Amino acid sequence: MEPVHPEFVPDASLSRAEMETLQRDIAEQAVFADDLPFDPDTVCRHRESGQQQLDETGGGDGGNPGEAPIVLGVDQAFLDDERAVSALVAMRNGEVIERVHAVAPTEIPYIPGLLSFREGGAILAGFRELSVEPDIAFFDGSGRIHFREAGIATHIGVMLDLPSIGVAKSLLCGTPRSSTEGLAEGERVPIEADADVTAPDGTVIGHAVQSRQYDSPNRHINPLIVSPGHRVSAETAADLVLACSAGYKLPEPTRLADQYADEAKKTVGT
DNA sequence: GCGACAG
DNA sequence: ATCTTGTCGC
Repeated sequence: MEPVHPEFVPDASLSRAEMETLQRDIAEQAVFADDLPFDPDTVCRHRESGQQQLDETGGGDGGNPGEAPIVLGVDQAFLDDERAVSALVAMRNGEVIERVHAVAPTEIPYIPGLLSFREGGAILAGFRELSVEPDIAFFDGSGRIHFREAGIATHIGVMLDLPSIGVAKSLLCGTPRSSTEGLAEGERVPIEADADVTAPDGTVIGHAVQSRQYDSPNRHINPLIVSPGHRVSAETAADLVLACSAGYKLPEPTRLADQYADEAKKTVGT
């Protein structure tokens, strides 16, 4: 698929100030409320068994009528300091229906807050290779949990006008409403905007989500940090990540994209 | 100047 | 993200 908003294509040649201005413009266009082309409850409830569900009706307006929604996992790996590989894995009803990958220059180093300008090129190249129409995409990193409410999931989601969610392993900014330690599997803690975020203080910009947890004493797993990218609410984003989890910390689309990115990295060679 | 910071 | 074997604890 191609960008619906070419003016938001991440341009690594912009100055830092211009990048930040672009992010504010993107955040203005972002929709942090549910506007999905499918019913969130129809996304396959994965579950440890790895067993799939039979699809019933599965669709709202717009998307893939009569079938369960297509959930896309997107993740990047690096061949070296100047080339990124983006891997995209599309799933429906818990099964992979397409996998594509693409390589593109990174152009700029990693700078907290500007991740989409480093990895965006590879991601866009990956989307050009994709033939199916995803209903929603999971990105590695933040969405609204970002200084200017425009993390990589929001940036790419708005540019493509594709519902999106950010799935990160650690917190970029914002403040958990309560302790995120000792959560049981399935539990979540709201992450609120603070002085570091453009949203009004106290705005719920995402959640710490315990997608997996050991049942015993010493030894625990840290929660995922989930935030809305575009056209999804913070609550539904967390619901969908849990629905797509299958016994691992990362939701299946993300876990498989992660795995595929490493595989592609070795295949592409140097 | 110091701190803090997705991947 | 990436460099990497064993190892501690489910």
